[in-house]
Amino acid sequence: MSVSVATWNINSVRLRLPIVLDFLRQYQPDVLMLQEIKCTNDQFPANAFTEAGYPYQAVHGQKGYHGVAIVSKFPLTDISSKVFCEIPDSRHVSALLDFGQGAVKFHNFYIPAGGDEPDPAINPKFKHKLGFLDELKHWFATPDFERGHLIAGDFNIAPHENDVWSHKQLLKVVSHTPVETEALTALLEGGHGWVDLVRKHIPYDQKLYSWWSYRARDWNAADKGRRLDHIWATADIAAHTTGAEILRPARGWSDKPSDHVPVITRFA
DNA sequence: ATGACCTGTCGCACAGGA
Repeated sequence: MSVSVATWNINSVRLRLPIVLDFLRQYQPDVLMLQEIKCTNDQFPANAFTEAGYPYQAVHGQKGYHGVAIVSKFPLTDISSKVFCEIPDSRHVSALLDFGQGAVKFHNFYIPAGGDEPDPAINPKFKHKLGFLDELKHWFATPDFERGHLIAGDFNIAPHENDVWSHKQLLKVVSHTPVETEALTALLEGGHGWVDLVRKHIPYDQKLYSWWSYRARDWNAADKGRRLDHIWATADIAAHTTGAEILRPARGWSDKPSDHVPVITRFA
């Protein structure tokens, strides 16, 4: 049996429903985690996903902004979401997925972007981002996270110098400042430890991006990307991966693409 | 200059994204 898991910041699931359905038809992931669905639970296009073969859904939306969802070919149980920093944005949803050979807890995160100014003293959005990471660090250190978890989503941090187009030019740009990259690396390596499933298969000496700004005249030619979207797992789960892929061509799908592309991992 | 955009909202400008 082989299983694949994908994550994609879709930047409005209603606007981009046609390309999401194209992606599901073409790549057939068993689980897809979406961020920035930008709709309430009632507005989520549940029937379209059911008809596409994804009847099991965990949706945690809100009006206008943010919002996360998991759609799956396999039944989801124990669906819940957690509030971070006492700010009730829809930035997390989790569900237990039983493949018949053991259950895996899936977590879908939309970590705060952090605004423009990388200084928590003057920018409450950046303070929120650092606080969110700090709460994650404590949560992930609890005994439950020793094994059996997979986390994915838009982490809004490109941790390694080859996760951005220019390490030097982005050192003061939110998403690649040392305080952020060090916090994310501490999260990866701290607690019980996580495995970055994409970097397990695509080495750190290769430039790798999952997001390109809408502002560039030609995103492909300029290629000023960042790897903001991630899939991590506990060691017991990570041991079963067979490959990982970032779907760069999706940045050019349709005349209204998301600024993020899908990230996919495959398991034996 | 990264570089001048994209989304949803009780819209006709704004917040939030990154």
